[in-house]
Amino acid sequence: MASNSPVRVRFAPSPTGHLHVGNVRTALVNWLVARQKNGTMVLRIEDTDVERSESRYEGMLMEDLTWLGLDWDEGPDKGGQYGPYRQSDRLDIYREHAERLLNEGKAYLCFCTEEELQKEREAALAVQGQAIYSGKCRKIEPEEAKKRRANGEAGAVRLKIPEHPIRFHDIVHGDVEFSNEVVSDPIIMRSSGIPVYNYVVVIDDALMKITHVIRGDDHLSNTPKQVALYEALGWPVPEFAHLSTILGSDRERLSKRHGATSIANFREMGVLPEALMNYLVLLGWAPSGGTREIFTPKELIKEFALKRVTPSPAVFDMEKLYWLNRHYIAARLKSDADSLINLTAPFLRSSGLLSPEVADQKVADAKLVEEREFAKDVLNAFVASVNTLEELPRKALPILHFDPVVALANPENIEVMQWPQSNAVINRFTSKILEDESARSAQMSASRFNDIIKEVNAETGAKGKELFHPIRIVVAGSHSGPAFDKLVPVFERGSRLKLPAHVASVRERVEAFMRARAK
RNA sequence: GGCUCGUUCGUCUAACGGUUAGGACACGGCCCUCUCAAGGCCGCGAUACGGGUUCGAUUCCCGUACGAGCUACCA
Repeated sequence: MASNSPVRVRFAPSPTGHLHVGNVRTALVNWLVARQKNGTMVLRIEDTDVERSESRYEGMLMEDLTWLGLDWDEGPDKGGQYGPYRQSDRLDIYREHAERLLNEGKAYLCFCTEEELQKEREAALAVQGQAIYSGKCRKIEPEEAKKRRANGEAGAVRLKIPEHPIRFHDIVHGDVEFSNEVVSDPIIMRSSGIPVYNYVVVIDDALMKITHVIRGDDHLSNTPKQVALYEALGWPVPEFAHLSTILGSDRERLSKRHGATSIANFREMGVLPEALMNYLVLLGWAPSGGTREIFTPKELIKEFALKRVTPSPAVFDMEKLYWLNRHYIAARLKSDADSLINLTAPFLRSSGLLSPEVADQKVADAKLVEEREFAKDVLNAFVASVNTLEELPRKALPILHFDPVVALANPENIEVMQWPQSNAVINRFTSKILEDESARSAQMSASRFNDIIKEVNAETGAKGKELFHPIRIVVAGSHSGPAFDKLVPVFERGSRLKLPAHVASVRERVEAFMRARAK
């Protein structure tokens, strides 16, 4: 393969549903190679399996790719000079090349019936332990075969496998060799006239001038047939790279029963695309040195090396994905809070912590601007304890919407309330809040709140947890949770907003607590 | 059954044939801290097994075991 010709890679999914992590990793690796080498990424839709393919899935799959941050240069939606990019639109091309192989004597017509083949297979299996086709129809004279076909006899087209071992180079596996003894003449066109997968990939990859075929290693065993096809067609054989399988924690091929496996699942959970991309690339690849783990997409394009991809299968580890996701959530909050708020909004909205009308886009409406600020406050207070954005309401709600009656009945809290200074602390604290002017209008600042705590400390002598825990129970219903300077803005802004699920202000919390205690 | 591929801490992985076998997640401990997280520091923990080749194998070769894929007129 000429190494200085421009790199062209392709991702060729079947439109049968949302993209799966395994497929997406293949797409990602192709994309990284394309972008790194300044090459071309082709998206081809393998929809010859009409039973399972649906055109609506095609859109879903493109959405999934786009969400992850991948793009392509040629494809059904973009066009390109090597189209069409849907296999269902290329049937004539496949037929044409099959005829050519027939005419050149590289392929032959096979009139064996299913039953005959079945019987033969069993016999061959019994004798030599291998189910290979006898090559019986190879002996039929081409002229006669054509005549039989013209007379309406249905025949499949078989490729002649050469009499020498088939070797090819694989970038991740090295040199691979298959004895020709074990690959029997494969059918490339069914008697129905529908081409077979192993044939169409070759035609498409060759005609689309694909230089590097990067795909899952479930195709490794099919590769010798394909190499034979390239040779029969007289076309250059591309570079191959077969990526290992992704397994579940039980070391079985990752599937739906392992939980979240489709891109849509991760998106719905609130996993950030950059986290998933980073995680996926780490499955089977590490940079030289092996100590760096965090890579932005840009860095990946620069650093990634196909040669360094491991051939062994990798177990998918959700915990590590969570770790990366936590990292990227925190990073986005710092660098691009706006976009993080957009991603978080749906989760808060579904728990009533944002109004339904809060759009993801920039809004001029003052109320909506405030709501976005509120979302940011919530993020600030709770990101540290969250693996995914989906968990945010689950973590925040127990504090934002606690019931003081329940809180007072909690054994752990009862214990805190029995500490010698708790009563004094609570009495001083609650009366100070009730007297405070800013608290009356839910405008209390975090620093004012902290000042009050200092005053309580000065007046009661309580400090540390004797001081903080009782106050926590009053305003948050629990002796643990985020720092007050992060919590107070959430309470105050939240209460001013009149959200579907009302968030009580500091003052409202104190009042509710006193009512509950009075009972 | 046959063929092909694969095998380093629980998991992801690093290591020109010479390292106290490194890093990360998870786990445990300590620090920070009003608490829970986060963060920082420390720790636990691996070359599947058996033979070669070599002065010296995680690394090269051969077997065994285990796992996976393919073995279709499926993709």
